[in-house]
Amino acid sequence: MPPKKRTRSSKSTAESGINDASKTTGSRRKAAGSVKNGNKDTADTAPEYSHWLMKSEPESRFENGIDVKFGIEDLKALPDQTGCWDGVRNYQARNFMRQMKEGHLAFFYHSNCKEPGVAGLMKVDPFDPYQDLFFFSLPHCITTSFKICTKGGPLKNLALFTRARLSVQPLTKEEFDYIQSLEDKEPFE
DNA sequence: GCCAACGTTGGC
DNA sequence: GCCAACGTTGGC
Repeated sequence: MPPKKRTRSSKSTAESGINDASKTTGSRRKAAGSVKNGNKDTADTAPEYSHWLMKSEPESRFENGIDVKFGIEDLKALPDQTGCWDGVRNYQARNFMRQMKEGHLAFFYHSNCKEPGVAGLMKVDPFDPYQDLFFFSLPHCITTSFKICTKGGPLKNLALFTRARLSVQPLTKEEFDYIQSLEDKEPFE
């Protein structure tokens, strides 16, 4: 689920996908915290991540009459190249977002599009208490987006492949470094 | 735009 | 707690 286009200056909390997951998808859905097994990975037991991969859709797609398009160019176009990341409904993805801290790095991943792949690198900005959301800024736009290889190698455990539908996922430092090293290389299979 | 794979819901 | 039905994702 991609973020909506919202700037830092907006104070609206009405659309927060993080807080209002039950609202955005109708009354049948329970709040995230009450989903069974939702708290399996508690802060006590789970490893602490500081690198992330965030999926978003760069091409227009309409969901209930709303265009969910939010590609890296859309983030670039916002004031200070900074925007919040809402619209995340999956409880596991939201739990990962809650583990994020200012200064963490996150790949901007283009999904459900012609050329899926890493399109840029974001920095996690301070949490906004007005919106109960983290913001993301774009310090580094990768020149050519690239695909992440799935076949074995250092990235074989990526949630991108093992849990394909998770829109916010953690990376180990090793995975992060490896993905970053791919930027300079040619596309590969 | 299709549709297989996956995640969630809720009745039992 | 199981699992069928349903909704969503995402590569093609």
